[in-house]
Amino acid sequence: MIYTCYNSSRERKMDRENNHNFKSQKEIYNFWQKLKIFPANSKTNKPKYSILLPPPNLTGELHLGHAMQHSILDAIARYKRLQGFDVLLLPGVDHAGIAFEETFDRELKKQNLSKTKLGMDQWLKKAWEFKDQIYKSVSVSWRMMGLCADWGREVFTLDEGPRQAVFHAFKTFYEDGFIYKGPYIVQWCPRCNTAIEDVEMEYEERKEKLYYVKYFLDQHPASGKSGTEHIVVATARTETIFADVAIAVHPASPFKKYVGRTAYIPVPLSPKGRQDHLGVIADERVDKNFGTGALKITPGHDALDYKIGLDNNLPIYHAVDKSGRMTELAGELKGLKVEEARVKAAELLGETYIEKTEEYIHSVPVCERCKTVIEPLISEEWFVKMDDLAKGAIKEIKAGMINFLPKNYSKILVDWLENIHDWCISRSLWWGHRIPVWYPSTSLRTSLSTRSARSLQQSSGQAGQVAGIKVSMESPGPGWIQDDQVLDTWFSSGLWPLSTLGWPHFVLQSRTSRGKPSIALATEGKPSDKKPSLDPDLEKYFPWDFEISAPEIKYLWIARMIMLSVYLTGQIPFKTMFFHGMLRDLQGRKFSKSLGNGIEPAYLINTWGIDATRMTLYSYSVPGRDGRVSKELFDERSKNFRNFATKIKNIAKFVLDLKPENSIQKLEFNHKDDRWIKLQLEKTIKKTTNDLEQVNLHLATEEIYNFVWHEFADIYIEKSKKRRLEAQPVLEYILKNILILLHPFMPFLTEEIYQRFNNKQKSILLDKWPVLNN
RNA sequence: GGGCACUUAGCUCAGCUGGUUAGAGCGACACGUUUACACCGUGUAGGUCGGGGGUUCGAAUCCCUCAGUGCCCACCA
Repeated sequence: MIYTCYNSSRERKMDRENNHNFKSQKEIYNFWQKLKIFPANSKTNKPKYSILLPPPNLTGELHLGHAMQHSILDAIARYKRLQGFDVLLLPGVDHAGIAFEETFDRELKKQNLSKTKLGMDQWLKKAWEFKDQIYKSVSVSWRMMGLCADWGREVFTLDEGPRQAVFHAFKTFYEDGFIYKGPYIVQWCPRCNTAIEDVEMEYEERKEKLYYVKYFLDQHPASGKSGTEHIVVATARTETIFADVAIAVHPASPFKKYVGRTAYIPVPLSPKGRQDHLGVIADERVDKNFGTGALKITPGHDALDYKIGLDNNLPIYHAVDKSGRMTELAGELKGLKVEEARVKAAELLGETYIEKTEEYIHSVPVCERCKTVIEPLISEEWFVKMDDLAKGAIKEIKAGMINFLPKNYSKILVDWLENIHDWCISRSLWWGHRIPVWYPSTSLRTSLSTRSARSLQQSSGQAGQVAGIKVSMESPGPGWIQDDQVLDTWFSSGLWPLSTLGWPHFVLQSRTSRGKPSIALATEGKPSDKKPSLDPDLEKYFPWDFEISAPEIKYLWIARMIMLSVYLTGQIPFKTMFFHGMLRDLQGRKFSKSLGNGIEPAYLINTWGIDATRMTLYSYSVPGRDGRVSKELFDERSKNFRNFATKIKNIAKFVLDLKPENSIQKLEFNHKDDRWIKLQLEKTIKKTTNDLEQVNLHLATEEIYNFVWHEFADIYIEKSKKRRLEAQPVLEYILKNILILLHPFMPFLTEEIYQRFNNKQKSILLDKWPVLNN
């Protein structure tokens, strides 16, 4: 029971009106569901319009960005339905590998549980339960937003359909020689305990110390008679000195004269570890302006060093392991964390070896998810060669096959594609698509050692098929062991436009099987031809007409979808690609849980109603432009649109409820006011339609708002009071058109009022978008 | 270092394929309870459209330049 305190009888009246005379949103949503107007119908001869919902990550409730994205998609879908298209708005969710594990592990910690305590089987069981729990809240939010999606075709990225698609794509790339496995330098997150990609990192400015370390030549420090000749190297990472394998100097550096001589590692090494002498080499890739123009080469912990090491056939050592702690190589520092070891190593060096120390501000790469400092190291991972895939995508984009909104994203994507690196697709996680590769023995599965980079490159670095392994969804037989890594989430997300339509050869399952990976329908995965088709029933929806995304995942997701689709099907995945802006706080920061600056969509919906909240979101949906918002600003705007909703209710009350008796008149536009409002309506229809076609929803909503409030209500209705009986048909005509124009944006309110026009229980969604004859 | 945006009323932002007195919401101020609506109406104040230069009959809109802000990419020993 809720007790409300009213300040006046008027407020009480208002409240009654809002809560009782108007149907609940749930009632209206169920009405739509009952009429079955959301599902697409591939059998009709209507033209199709397909919209793909970007699957939200299953990491928690939907945030404001999702709300905006989904409101935009829903408006487009409803608009196209009104225009008579057979609309497919396909929803789904993403398993979001790293992000999900991060969230789930935090949840487990609360219960004093962990991956190691549970073991893989138990962990996965609980993970699926957790997934269901999150999914429920997402599912409720979608309906609360009014999303008119085809729920019967909903897909989860770990469903059987995507599983088939992932396998087929992997197999195709493998057979075409694009997939290779090998130990390479990768960006490693010690906290997530997996390799990640460059695009999954961000940089943080840090103030650290830059040490100028002396590497003495020829004279072994242990002999006690260190000479004076030395090379000074500036480094911020003293702890990696244990894994140094050479000193490289720029050819123009004063240290050039020492090339060919031998330097010594200036810290005590573990006795059984490794040799302590270093070659001095020349290399142009060393920045002669940084520090002293000399660089210590640590191929195990730096990408540039790795390349230089490769070219000079240098060995690789690891001073830091995958958990971010020092290895045996570091002797007494073994087991220390990197930051501690850095200080300790500097102490070990002491004044003898440190010439000077400088304060130094630089950007440190951190994991986008958990903000842990990234440790570049060598790990055995799977990669996809990207050159050919990128070329295909570039060709389509340059030919203008995809309509990017705003259009400059076309160039941004091409620039990235033209400088693409190979894609590390393996992740050391449990939540995801297991890599469909099988080994006859465990020894083949793990083969990393401290062999030289070159020999590694030669043994397993070639793209193409590796002897002895099998690519298969299911075990090839007893004794075979599956690769223990999973695929990068974006590998399955990249296939989203295909897997959602049943590619490669697979009829989509009904929702009942959602949530559990089924095995029954798995085939050997051997399609007859190279370019397998989509589900014949659903094929007509491909390519998708409309896709939407936040700009921040343009490379991770959008570029991948284009590359994979073009290569695997020969077609672009979508015709229009819309990038909305990012909602930020007043300081321009992204919304995030850790900053606590988020605004809950549920709060806005509860306070101002879904229709008003949607209108507010449209006002911020300027293509590609960020919006700065705060709770106060959002409230302010939403309040305005809530008032707008009330205004429309009152207009409806005036036009329909207070209809004069004997008002059955013919619709005629004889009076000059009638002709004027008709003209204004036509202008509004024209502009709104145009704005919708350009996906300028902020303009479309503003256009209707002005017409409704400042032309229809303020002017026409006021004037009509003098000639009410005569004007009644025009009032009704204008109102009905307003409802249709507004329906894509304020679906609940417009449906509710529309119902009062007739008793036939026809949904407004089945009406027609107004078309101008001239 | 490379690229892309943005800078318009007190605040948040539209408008920008050049063309009537530059708009909205909120905020401020003054009136008003005239039965659709006070979650309202009527009206007022508030802008040399970041600075400078140019093209043009005409520039918030196109070009150049300077300054500031933000974002993306690369690098960061």
